[in-house]
Amino acid sequence: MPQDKTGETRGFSTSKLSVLRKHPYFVDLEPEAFEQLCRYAKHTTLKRGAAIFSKGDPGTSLFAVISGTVKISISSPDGRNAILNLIEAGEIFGEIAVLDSGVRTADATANSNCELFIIDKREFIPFVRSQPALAMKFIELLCVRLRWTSDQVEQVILQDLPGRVASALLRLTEKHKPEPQGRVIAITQQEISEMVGMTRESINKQLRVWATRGWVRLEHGAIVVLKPEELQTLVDSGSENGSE
Amino acid sequence: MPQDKTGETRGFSTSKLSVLRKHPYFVDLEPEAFEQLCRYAKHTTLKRGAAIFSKGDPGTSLFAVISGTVKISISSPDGRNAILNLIEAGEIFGEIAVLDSGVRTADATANSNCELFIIDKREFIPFVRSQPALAMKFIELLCVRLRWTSDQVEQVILQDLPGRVASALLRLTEKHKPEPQGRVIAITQQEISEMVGMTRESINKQLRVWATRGWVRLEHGAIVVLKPEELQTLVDSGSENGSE
DNA sequence: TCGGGCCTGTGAAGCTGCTCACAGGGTGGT
DNA sequence: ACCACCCTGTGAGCAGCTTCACAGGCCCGA
Repeated sequence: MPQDKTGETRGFSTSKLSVLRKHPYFVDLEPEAFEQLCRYAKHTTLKRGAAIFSKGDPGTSLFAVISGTVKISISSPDGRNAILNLIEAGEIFGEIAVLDSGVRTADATANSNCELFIIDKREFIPFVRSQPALAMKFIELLCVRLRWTSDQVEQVILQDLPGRVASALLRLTEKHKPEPQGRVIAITQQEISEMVGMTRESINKQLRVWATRGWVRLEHGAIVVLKPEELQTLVDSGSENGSE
Repeated sequence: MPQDKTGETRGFSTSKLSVLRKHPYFVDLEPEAFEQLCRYAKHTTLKRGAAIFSKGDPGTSLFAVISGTVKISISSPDGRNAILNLIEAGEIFGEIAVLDSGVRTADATANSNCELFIIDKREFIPFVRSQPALAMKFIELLCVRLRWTSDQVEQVILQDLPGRVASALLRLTEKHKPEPQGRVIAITQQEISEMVGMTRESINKQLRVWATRGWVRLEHGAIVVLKPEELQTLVDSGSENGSE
């Protein structure tokens, strides 16, 4: 069977589809099943800052990121923001509300210009039921999410500022494939502060300390982790002060 | 078909099984499927404090609580503890490592004397694959867990002490069915402190303030929530001080 | 029925991280 | 090529929460 011939499904280019096709969630899905899934999909382009859905909305669609980054976040009435996750090309988001028919648990926003696939729940749910292998894939996806999220709870409850920032950076480097010579994370200090629940100013001061030690290098809108091992020891030592 | 005749499956009493049978995860499962599941199950009794599994263990079994409470927690090297969840009679736990073949993400401990069902992964996984309806149930279960956990992240990142304690109490009252005349939560202040990541002393002081206002009543090893609406307003108002 | 351990209650002192108030530099859009 | 706007960098003062140090009460097991 022609594995590469995902062909023209609604006119999407093969290259765009291949981003998804290569992803763990789909890589061992039957080619014809994948094709059918793509036939259900609609395509959109979004500008940075555009809202995709908001907390409390009914969940009518599942999304896949073709290019760009999507921010999953929550905001409190007094204006504080918490970033729960950053979804990158090849990843899926918005699955919870679709799978359990509840409302959205968070806001989704385009964190850069984005291309997305949108799959309607009414077409998707029957499809999952008809494809037990796909159901198992989504079970795996949910498990990944749970591990990510309970990691977050663990760090936020148990660690102090240095520990939280260190583990956030390490978690981010893990997502970006192991590039040699320092892992570059494209993220602002503001975003880090919203991921760990502390102020930008405090994050900045901590990062500067590490920069002078050569553990990280700070760039505009990015952080290069040079010594992940050192950060790891901070995380491992609980909140005992290994920082100052 | 005889719905109640779950009969003698390995000699378990019907009353014990019925705790599980009535639970949402199983209530609309085919009776014969449920029977088969029970045939796979082993039974155990544990004393308060007994370890069930530890973070990092390979996940070989799924558990169901027949009676008692199980604590899901994580501890840091410096002795601090974080409680992620309290599992009560009729609920399931330990599903993540079983479903995705990873290691345990947290420790499980008997928080009181407990009776448990244990289902071995090698028997369980093929069973899930053979029962698409059960797979969908587990997808729902994982979604519930995700909502619970990301709620926890949200509260811990966005709220200050009063807000965190309030939302923890509200989350706990939701689990205990809506009993009229105040919802009794069987939990110690120490446990609350480990759920929200603040010290017992601080929790105690906050609870006393609420007690004098008549929002809660404090008992030995329990808290009665008298005015959930008032606690809710605290949560809704972000961390703007509605407390003092 | 007694003792020990866990649970609650409370105050004083200290520190971590926040608030507020700036300044400079990169960058994208027009 | 300019000019916002966002991102980074930094210090002084303050607040909330922790730490530490107790005391008393309840409950369970020997």
